[in-house]
Amino acid sequence: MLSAIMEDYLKAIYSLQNETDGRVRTSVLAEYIDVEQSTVTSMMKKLSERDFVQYEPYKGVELTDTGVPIALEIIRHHRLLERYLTDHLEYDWAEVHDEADRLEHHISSKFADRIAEQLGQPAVDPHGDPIPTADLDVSGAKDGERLADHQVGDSVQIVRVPDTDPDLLRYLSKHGIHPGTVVDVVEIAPFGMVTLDPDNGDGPVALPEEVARSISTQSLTQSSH
Amino acid sequence: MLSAIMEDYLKAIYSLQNETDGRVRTSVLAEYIDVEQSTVTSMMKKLSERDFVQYEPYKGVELTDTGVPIALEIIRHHRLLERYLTDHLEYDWAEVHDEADRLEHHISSKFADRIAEQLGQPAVDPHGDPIPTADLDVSGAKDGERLADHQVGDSVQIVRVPDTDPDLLRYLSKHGIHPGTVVDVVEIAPFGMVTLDPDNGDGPVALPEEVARSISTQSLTQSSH
DNA sequence: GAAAAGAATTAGACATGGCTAAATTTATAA
DNA sequence: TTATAAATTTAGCCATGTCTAATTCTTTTC
Repeated sequence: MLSAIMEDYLKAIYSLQNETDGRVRTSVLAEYIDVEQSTVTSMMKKLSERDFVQYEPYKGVELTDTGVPIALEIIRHHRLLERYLTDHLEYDWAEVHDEADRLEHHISSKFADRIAEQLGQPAVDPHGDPIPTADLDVSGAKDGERLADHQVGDSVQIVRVPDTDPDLLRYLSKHGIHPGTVVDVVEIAPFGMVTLDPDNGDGPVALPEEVARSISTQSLTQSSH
Repeated sequence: MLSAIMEDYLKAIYSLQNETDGRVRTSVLAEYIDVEQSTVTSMMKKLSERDFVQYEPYKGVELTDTGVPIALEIIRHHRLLERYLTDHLEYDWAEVHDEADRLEHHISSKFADRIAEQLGQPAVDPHGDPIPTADLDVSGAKDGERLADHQVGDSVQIVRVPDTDPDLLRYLSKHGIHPGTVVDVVEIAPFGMVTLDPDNGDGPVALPEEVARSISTQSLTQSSH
């Protein structure tokens, strides 16, 4: 029906669309998937011919109503697999991404539904990313504030961390930071460094501001902006 | 490293080599994989260039010492997945083959080892086919007598059934025949029909001789030949 | 608002894994 | 043993997904 590569493009467009709100530009997609822009252009032609995307030359691309559920299905597969690998097969959360990225294209919906059942229909994956339901509902996926948005003194709960950088994940894990961890923001240095104090007694953790911007949080005190 | 398609060729050569003992002919491989002979020829050139097979034009092909472990690894993946799908994800044994046939190329060795651990290092898959160990040992894989070799009156235990025909598997399952089932051979009709009486009280089951030849057995009485 | 810079597309090439049709080698039979 | 049949390989084409280089839009900037 659809090649694994085409599925990857649809998944990428979906993610970028949700980040940037609106049409996704060729250059952004090329960077994200790590191919040349010309490769993206020719793929967009194929995908729009088959009505998975609405593509306007020089203007960018967005998913059609046909494309969205396909992207969501792949994302569901990916996140269920990540959950399964950590919970049932004793994988470390830093190593699940690559395995899931391959398998997501090859498991059947039945396989996905069965592991969802085994896991008790989990709502999020090990990095805190919401798992679309079997009927591809993602209404619970509000993506609010970021760690970088807070002030010194705020107490916040970690909600999501990015899943693609194993080194970062190992670092966070070593310092006891996971979705659910409550941390105090103890310092925000002017040169772009945020220091946290997790409530697990492991001592303070410093993060570059760029990383702090990629971590989603939930305020526990009122001073967030 | 090696494409899923190339892996399929190596797996096919391994299986055919074990059935026919010796070089595998182009035509046989083409039939097995379901491509044209010319396609096989060109693939054999590529595989022999990379030293996975020893290929002699017009004479056939066989796996090299480099090719064998790759084939065994894929077979290990396939059979572990089949076992996993039936035992842990409630698949019917008639539907595991296709899912395993896709996934076998995409799971890592780590994934395979983890599910093997979960399953308690099983020796055979749901159809009775032996699962190579993690160090690719298949010494337990003696393939002895077939159901078609027996005489009326023999009592035999089913050891392996072919895994590729879902209809046959559903039929056997419906009549309570699995690896391990003990059956009496009650009739061998001259027009090629074998009738069995399983020890589960479900009444007699008739099988075409061709099917009976594809089922491996273990004698419980002495009259087999 | 014209020129320069930046983005995006087109043109043309390559590798993979298929196919059909033609040529060649091997096997079989008269 | 020679002609015919069968099996196999070669030649040449196609689709997919990628690349580089050249061209054509768009957007800035002066």
